[in-house]
Amino acid sequence: MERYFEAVTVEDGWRKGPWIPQEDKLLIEHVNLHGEGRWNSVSELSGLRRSGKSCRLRWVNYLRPDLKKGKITPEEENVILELHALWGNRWSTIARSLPGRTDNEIKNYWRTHFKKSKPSKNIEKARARFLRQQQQQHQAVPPPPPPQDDMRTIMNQVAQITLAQEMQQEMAYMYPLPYALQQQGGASHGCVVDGPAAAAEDASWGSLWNLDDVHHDAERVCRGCLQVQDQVLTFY
DNA sequence: AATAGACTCAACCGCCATGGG
DNA sequence: GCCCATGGCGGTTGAGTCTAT
Repeated sequence: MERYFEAVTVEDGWRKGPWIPQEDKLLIEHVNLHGEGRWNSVSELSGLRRSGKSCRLRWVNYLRPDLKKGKITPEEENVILELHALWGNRWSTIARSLPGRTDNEIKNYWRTHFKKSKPSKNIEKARARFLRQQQQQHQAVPPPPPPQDDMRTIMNQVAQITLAQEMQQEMAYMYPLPYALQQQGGASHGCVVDGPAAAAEDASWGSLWNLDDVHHDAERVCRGCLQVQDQVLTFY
């Protein structure tokens, strides 16, 4: 407990570092009284010696009553993977699709579990291209809000196909020999890498790549690709 | 039991967008 | 139109905890 009081007070008078329970209490009381927002007035009204930014962050990431505590579930992980494939590092947007989870939490989770190696430039480019195409085709439609579930699924699957094609090229470049063997060995279906059906476990590029898995899943994945292409054609 | 490395997560920083004067 | 205050967001850091050796 002593350690808590080591939180530094910087020159301009704001406390920094870990929050102590009394500070949390003050902030909660303030929000209950005045509501969220106007964070810079928290210090005047509550006597809390924290900056508005610090107060907002503490509330949003830790004190909000509707926060969901505990580990990210596999279902939530799937959503994170899907939405990250679609939107990239727009954590707050992703967080809106996961009630009770914060952007910080999702960001940390992603970093811990999937960021061991960065997605390649090619993959980023593929996603950007996909988004551009979507915008061109639906100019009247505003840029991707958190979409309806079915629309989201389809758009994500389109993205997965695009990514899969891009990743296929990249794999051929990075691992020419195993890739060629794999092509000969059974993935003669015309599509190789992960697809929508495998989005959850495979969209975590880089570190989670496993050539054995690629080979093993090829058939399942290709079926998925065909199904999705049908869906997309129907949709458009 | 000790230790090093990996992992987790709260918190801070800097940048950007927005709105009001 | 410009400036400033404020809020929001994404990136990063660092201390604490866990796990493997």
